[in-house]
Amino acid sequence: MPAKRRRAEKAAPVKPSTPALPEATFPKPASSRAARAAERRAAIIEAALDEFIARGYAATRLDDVASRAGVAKGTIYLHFADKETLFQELVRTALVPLIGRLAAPPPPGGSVRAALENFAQTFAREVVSTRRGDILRLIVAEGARFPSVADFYYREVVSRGLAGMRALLELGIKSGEIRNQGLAQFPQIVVAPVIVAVIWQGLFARHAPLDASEMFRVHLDLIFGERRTT
Amino acid sequence: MPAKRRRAEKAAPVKPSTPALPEATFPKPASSRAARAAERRAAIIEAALDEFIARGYAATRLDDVASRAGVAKGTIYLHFADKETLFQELVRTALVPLIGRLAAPPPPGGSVRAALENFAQTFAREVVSTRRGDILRLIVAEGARFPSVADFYYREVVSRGLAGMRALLELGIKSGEIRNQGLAQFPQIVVAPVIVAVIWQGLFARHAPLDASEMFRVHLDLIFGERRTT
DNA sequence: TGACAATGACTGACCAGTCAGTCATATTTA
DNA sequence: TAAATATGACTGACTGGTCAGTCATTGTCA
Repeated sequence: MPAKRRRAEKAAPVKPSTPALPEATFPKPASSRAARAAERRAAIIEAALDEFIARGYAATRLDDVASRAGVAKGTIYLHFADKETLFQELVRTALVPLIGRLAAPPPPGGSVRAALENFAQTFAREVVSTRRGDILRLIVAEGARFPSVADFYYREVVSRGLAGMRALLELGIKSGEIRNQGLAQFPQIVVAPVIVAVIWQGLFARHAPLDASEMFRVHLDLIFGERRTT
Repeated sequence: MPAKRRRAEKAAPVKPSTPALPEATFPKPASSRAARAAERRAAIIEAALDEFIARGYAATRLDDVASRAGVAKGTIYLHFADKETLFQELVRTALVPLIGRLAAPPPPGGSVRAALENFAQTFAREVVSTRRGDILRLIVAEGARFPSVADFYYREVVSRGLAGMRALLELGIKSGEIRNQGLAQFPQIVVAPVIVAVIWQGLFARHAPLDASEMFRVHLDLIFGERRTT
């Protein structure tokens, strides 16, 4: 028996997320060189993200990334020093929009519960079961092996997000909306069901679908006291 | 620049968990052949677990597993069909003791809170920051790529654990200890901080140590109402 | 036309899986 | 019981496919 292929699916298609960029059809009118270079870089990152999510870091082949991005392998090396750098920059890039949001919305004046409810539903809609959830899973899966990625994620996302959450919780405690004094010390508790929902989606959704939105609601009931009709 | 080594650490030591089995020094008096074979199989699984935890599935070399187990590579193939089978059987083996525990302790008669407190502290002590936590992280990291592993874990651990937790919660609701009716529908909420603690330990412990035990306590206060001195 | 971007064939390290041969142990025979 | 023979667990050098990274060549702008 000849050597078996090295991974379960040799090159299973991997759902394409972006339909190969419409303008890839006639690449001429794309503005300047610099602009086209940026486009290619973006295409590579996009393709690499899909592959890394589907196969994990070690099992991802740059040949596949290249062909998915519609680019030759050498081109990848014009934009990134090596596979590891590509991975790191990709995570950074993927997190930038998320980081923007984190600093943004302090409670506008409404109740803390309303703010958290908004937060939870936004998560249920835009993270669990979406590309953003995939990215989170990717970081959880590979973070331990890429300290720089874990560092970055902690610094730019986790610590900021938790700080914001803590501020919100302290507000709720001060105003009397939240009973439990200790909660401000562990904002992780508030976020935990979100993390679990994301992981569940990745591992067990096929066995037992989880209504994340409803779970978040129950959890908020736990934090703020009895149910109320939203 | 010559080809870079394929992974960050070529063969970084990886802390040995078992001190190379004392009897490996003079292998003679080991009982029967069958017994020695079983020992070797166990040694391979042990070594493979360490390597898979440290490097992930794809980046683990069976050569390393073999030398860590004190065995030739071919020997691995006498016990396991291939790398993937080794991985799957290893996860199964690692989970067996955990599965045993799950069925075991229904509330003896004490309060539901006491049962959950016991559960939480047991977890804080024996899972977060231990080999068991590593295994959980391994499953989270690789599960998506190994449906059979995710299936097994769901069937044998998750669904049973959650069922037990649900029963406990229903007991608490019936007795009045737990206010929130919806909790029984989402036992995941109760377990969520445990999962988060395990992941945190793997990714961020060096940046910001997390007092899992205390976090669990706060969370239980949330579920049962105000604090009480344990 | 000159400079820069892109290509993809190529290299060499790497590693899963194989297999002919060894030897400790078990079994049979004298 | 002791020698002779059979067994099969174990070994590790080897094979062949794989893939990160390179670079001479080709294409394309300004």
